[in-house]
Amino acid sequence: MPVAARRRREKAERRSAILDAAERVFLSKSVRDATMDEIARAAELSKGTLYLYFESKDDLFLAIACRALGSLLEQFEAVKAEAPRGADRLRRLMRAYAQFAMDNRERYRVAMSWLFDDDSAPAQSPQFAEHQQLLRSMAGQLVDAITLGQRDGSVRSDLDPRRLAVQLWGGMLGLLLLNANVESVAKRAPFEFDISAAVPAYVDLVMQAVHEGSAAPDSLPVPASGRGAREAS
Amino acid sequence: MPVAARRRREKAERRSAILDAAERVFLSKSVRDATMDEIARAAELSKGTLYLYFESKDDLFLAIACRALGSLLEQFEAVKAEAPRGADRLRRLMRAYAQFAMDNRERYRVAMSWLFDDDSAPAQSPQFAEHQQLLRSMAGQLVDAITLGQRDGSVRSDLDPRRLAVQLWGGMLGLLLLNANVESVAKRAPFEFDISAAVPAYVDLVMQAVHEGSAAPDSLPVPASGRGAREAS
Amino acid sequence: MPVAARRRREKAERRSAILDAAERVFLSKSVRDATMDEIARAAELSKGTLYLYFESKDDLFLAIACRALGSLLEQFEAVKAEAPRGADRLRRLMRAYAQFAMDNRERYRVAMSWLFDDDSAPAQSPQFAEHQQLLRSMAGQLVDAITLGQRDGSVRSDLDPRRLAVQLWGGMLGLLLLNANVESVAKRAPFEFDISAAVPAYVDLVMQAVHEGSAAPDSLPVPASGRGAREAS
Amino acid sequence: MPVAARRRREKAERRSAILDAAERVFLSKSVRDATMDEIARAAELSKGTLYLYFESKDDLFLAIACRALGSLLEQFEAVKAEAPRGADRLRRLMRAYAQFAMDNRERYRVAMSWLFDDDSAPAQSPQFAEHQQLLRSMAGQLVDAITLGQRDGSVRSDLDPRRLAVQLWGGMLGLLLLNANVESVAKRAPFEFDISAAVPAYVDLVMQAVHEGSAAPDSLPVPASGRGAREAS
DNA sequence: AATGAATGAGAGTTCATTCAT
DNA sequence: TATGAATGAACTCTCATTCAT
Repeated sequence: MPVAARRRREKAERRSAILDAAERVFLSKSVRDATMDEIARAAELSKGTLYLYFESKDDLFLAIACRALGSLLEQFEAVKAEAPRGADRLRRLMRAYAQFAMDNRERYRVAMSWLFDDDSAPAQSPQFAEHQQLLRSMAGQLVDAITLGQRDGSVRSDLDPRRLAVQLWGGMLGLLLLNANVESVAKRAPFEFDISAAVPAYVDLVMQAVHEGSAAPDSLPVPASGRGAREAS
Repeated sequence: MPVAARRRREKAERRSAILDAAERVFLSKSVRDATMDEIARAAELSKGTLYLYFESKDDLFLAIACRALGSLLEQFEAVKAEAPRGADRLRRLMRAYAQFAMDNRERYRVAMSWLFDDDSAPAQSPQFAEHQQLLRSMAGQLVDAITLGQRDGSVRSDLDPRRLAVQLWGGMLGLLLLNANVESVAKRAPFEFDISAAVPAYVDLVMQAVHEGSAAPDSLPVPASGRGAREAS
Repeated sequence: MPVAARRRREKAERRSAILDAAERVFLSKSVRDATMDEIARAAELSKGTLYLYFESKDDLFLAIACRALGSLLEQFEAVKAEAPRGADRLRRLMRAYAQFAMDNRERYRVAMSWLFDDDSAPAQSPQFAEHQQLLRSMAGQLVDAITLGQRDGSVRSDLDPRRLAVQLWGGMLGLLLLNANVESVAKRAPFEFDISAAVPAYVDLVMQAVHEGSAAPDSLPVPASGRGAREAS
Repeated sequence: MPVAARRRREKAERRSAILDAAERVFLSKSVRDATMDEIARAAELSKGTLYLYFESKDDLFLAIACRALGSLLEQFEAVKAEAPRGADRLRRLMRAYAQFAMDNRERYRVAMSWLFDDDSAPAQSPQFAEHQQLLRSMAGQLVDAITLGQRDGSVRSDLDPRRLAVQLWGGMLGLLLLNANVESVAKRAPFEFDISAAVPAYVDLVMQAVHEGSAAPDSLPVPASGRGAREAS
């Protein structure tokens, strides 16, 4: 029945179009300030129609975050396939993450602002579960890369993988949020230069501290020598 | 004219009392969710009176952030006085910053949420300027410590001080935001362990990469030579 | 043309199925709270299809009320056939009415809520006329029974039949509404006992006052003379 | 402090004015259809102001009902003081009730429609408690009058006072609701004459059945003679 | 005949801000 | 100086109805 198929396709397309429009609106204002009216206007639809596709503003918002995380996760998977060596894979993951966040500033901002929003979303809905799963997958990738690196000798073995993953991700997060909100930030903390330029350098900076031997860049594992004691929890 | 003096003093006291009350309210809920009504109630004043002391909710909020930054800056000054050596001072600044953010989770959350809030603040008002100045001072402290370290040989000289300062601050910011919003974050990205424990370890991690003797990654592999020991706290 | 006949029959069946579904929905919530979406879902049809069979929500509702009244009227007709004597018939009509309302609490609630709903129904449509006709028939039955009773000496002749019919019906209506809405009522006016038990007793009470031999109160004191006995059910 | 007194008085007056306006609006539409916008317009106030005086639409609505019941209860008290004899007092109470409901049709309609409204009001609020208390008081008055009448021989002693009270009140309720909604009702059940005329006659009708001796009007207590067995529960 | 996506007016409620006293 | 009543624009979300397919 090609009619049903077309309907389904059109529905998916419209859903996607609404997400695009919502992103466009979120782009220019904070998520809290974006109104369903504006989103409807941006999507050239009536407000009621929005609620045909998304249960609530939160749901719509969550869908945006999921879409973004999903596409980021795809890049992570690609990196995983390409980079067998731990430290190398870890660096590439960080770069992919950074690149994504810089190429999709608004999307990233929206996805992350969600993290810090206390009220919203009563935590029940397929969307919410999907979102959680995506975040978990991404964290898992980092942890796996670190563990791998510790096994193949390219990552310092005195660090706890999960804690290190949090440190790496958290650190990136800060810079990427600054980048994603650069207009707001610049008004308040007038930096003299481009944050985006600092991000890749930051990846190098922290990766260096992570390498086994710690002085050795990607390719130069160095015999361990008691540096790490101070990292013990 | 002692009457005028008393008046001035009383005015300052009341202003301060309002800030205390507002802070109490802001800390218990997101800034957006706090209402002027609640603040007035907490301050045991009428809503109208609030506007005698502060131009707007934003202005009030900004004053709180300024007060917090001011007290952080004092600690920075203390560190500056105590630690003459660059890398050491830098590490201490980072630690002081982290400690402050962890001791004042809510305050930090509030002060930083401001950074990412787009629409608020028409960017005009003495408060705004003060806030900017405070942030600039803090950034200046970091840059100074880095420059000092580069001069005294304790910090890698291949890094641009301002860019490095952004990297260090941005990285901290991410982790500290996670820590400040840990309840919300935990709901969405269920971490298996305590973020707060990761923060001091993170300072060590990045400081290690900053020390003179560390290579610029990718481009400048450098023979390992027990750099980390120098930094033992 | 048997095709046309089948079509007609199918149409009637579907219409009836929709009414069943709608009734199910109306019974579980107030008429105002029932939505066309719910009814469509209950009928396993699309919302649009509903409008193929009924002009509007009001029309659909009216059809339900008509069906209920129709079935009540059938019972009235049966009573009429069985009970030749006026007072007896009148009592039986009242009992049949009360019994119907108590056996079909929700249906009765729905049918009567209509009476008090101001805005609905533009008063045009075959449904509306049918509904009016049904009510008129029922009222006619009461009036007829009274008139009959006055002729055969079983009902006081000093009362105007139409006015009395209104009094009897109105009185019943109040108790039956209380019974039909007992959950809501109990919340607000916590009665200490079962309204449903009061209904049959009420019929006896008023019938007693209606019998020939009862005086017109205030103006016509009449010697007592065991009237009530006659009515023993 | 006369300022505070004036403020209090003005506040009460405005509150009352809002109630008046709301009543006016409820008068022309059902409670459910009346909007806060309309009420605000009718009160010549902004919508927000309404919420300064009433927590919610329900609260406003409840306040109207309370005001009406309160004034009705006052009349009940007056009757109580004047009429010492049971049957007489009972009749007067019924008349006062009927008179009130007919003089204040809208008020009565609003107060009673509340009774049958399932959702509204989460049952917590001083208003709700007050409303319950008022209803209880009124019911108590009826029961007291009946009990008194049974003691002084003016009311049949074979009837349970509480059940009888429900019967009397429920019966009145029906007629008075018809009267209060006469416009809507007339459209649907075209009565040939004025319901309001039927109400006093109805009071007489049921009072007659209630009298001890049952044939005797107000003043003619008659020795009991086993009629009532059938009323035993 | 049947669908179901789309509509759009409007519901109740909130809240930063103003201003007469 | 301090008040608190008043504002009104916004907010999210609902739902009877229509109409192209």
